[in-house]
Amino acid sequence: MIEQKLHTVVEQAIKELFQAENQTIQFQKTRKEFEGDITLVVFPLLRASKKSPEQTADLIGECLKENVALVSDFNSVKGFLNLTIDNSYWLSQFQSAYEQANYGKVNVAEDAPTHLVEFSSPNTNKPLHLGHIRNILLGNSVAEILEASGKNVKKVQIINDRGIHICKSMIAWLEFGNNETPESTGMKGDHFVGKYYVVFDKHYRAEQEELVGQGMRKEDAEKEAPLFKKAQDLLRKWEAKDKEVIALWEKMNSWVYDGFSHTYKRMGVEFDKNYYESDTYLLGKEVIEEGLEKQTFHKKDDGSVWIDLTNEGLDEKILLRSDGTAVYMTQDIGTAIQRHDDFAFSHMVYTVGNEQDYHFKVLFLILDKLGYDWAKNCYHLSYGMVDLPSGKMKSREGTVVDADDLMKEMVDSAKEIAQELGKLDGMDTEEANALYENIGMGALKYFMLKVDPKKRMLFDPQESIDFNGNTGPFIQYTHARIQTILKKYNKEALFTTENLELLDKEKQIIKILNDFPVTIQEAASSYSPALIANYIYDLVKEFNGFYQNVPILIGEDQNQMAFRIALCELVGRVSKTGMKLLGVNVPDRM
RNA sequence: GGCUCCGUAGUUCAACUGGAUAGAAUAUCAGAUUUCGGCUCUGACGGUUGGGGGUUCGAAUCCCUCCGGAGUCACCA
Repeated sequence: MIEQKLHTVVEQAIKELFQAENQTIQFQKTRKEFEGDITLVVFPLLRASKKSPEQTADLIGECLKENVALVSDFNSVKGFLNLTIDNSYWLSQFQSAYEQANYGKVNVAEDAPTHLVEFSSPNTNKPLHLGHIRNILLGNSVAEILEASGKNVKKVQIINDRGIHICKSMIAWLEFGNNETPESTGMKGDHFVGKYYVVFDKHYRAEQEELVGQGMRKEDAEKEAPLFKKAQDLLRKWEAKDKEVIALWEKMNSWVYDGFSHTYKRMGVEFDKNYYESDTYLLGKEVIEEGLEKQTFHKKDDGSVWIDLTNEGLDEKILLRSDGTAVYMTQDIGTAIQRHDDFAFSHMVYTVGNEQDYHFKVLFLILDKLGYDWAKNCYHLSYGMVDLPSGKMKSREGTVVDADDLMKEMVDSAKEIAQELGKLDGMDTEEANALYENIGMGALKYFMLKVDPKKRMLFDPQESIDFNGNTGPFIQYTHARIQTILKKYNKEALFTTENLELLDKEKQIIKILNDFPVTIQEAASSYSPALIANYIYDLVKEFNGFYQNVPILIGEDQNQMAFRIALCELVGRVSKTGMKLLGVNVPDRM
């Protein structure tokens, strides 16, 4: 807002002073150690001004101070023109923000474009793990942020419910399961099925070793092991729609979904639509025909279909096997088109790990070549692996951290810490448990989301739940303290900005509050919850400095007190909406 | 080997996408409360931004090169 205003004013000033137009006018926030609020970088203007940086800055500054009421002062340091914006501006900004119920968010209009966000997309043969947690939290948060930025958002996932992996669990259950069920064992459904996947692996490897012991080559043993053949046989029967096999498949998948739904619920995640690979794995074949007609694709002698991307610096990619069956890419093309038919989206986001960077590059390129204009609006929200202090997760070494276990661990330690601090006297058990849940999950979510999605990260459970530092609980605590102040004041904060003295700390807070709407938009356009997380942290950190040094509920001046209360309230509200965008609840008491 | 991504205080992360003396947290040390939750706040210490070269008024950011790490290159998903 103010930058736009200043932009035109500076443009005029340059025209008058140096008779130049179309100059690059670059603003940035004034760094803390300098006097001022907004800074104009004058280096790009030197060619036009034909003067030294200092002279150029001074000339423009003088001109602005004289002609623009909002610019109350200026100073220049080595080519940086620091402008001080009048307090009345900041106060009016604050007041209008304070009066908005959903400050920072943009309401979703009827005709707002639809953004599809895909995330989670699990396999149904094992429970979710730490990697899924990052995926789910990211996807869900990006969806929330997009919505807050005014987009119509639909959350979807594709469930990988068919294929050799689930057949392995099935065969293991048939052979070694003795008809036990999640109910009979008291196990969570996804863990139950995952157990049989491990059982399969164990016996399968034993069989391989035996065959190798009999003198078979290792590669052959992998294919010849009876269990493996049985699993393959099951897959063939599934594809032939064998009734018994389908029934078993449905039963085991339903156990898994049961388990997943608990995990999702605890994470606070829901989907608008689930896609199932068993429905979509044949999609995309017709499109291949189209592509062949358009000569986007070509057929080799053996009947397989390929696309040549060497002109784009990529390689050749197969789209249909010689036996006419589809590959992963084919499916993804078909599913994307299906989704566009379903939702008529303008944008689509795929939350998938960065090991598939190449795959999505190719997918989007193919969709573009096939002439789908929405292809350029598809985005691969690519994220890095999550490491642990103990090292890398490896399924083979059994160091995979289970999602449910981790969440429980987080909530348990939240409970432990909270009880140790003993500030919850008089809180009933139900409320206390809800609180531990919010703290534990908040710690986990905040820590995972504060890191740039693209980067590989290290998750340290201990550090994440620390009540100090850049953590979820620290922000929650600040919010809770604000609520007690508001409760003590216990009336509407009515204030006027006239003759209101504004402390430097207060102005700093207002400036940060003022950035909230922009930050949401930036987070949306760059698909980065980390921007929101770091923003909230900056805000509460600044607020804590104010809280520590400025008495809020003490003083003669009622108007000033009301203003400070209002300031507290808005900081509370902004941190609450901001944390909500990360999927984190902030309690009123902790 | 080809391609892609990454390398920033001891450690975990920032840096408004090319701008000022590279910032926080943590750890360590030293301080602060007649106050609204000390689960707080204020300092100090800590850096040749992996090395070298280049472009630019200006580089953690762009280009080249080397070193180190990760991913990916299946008629797997």
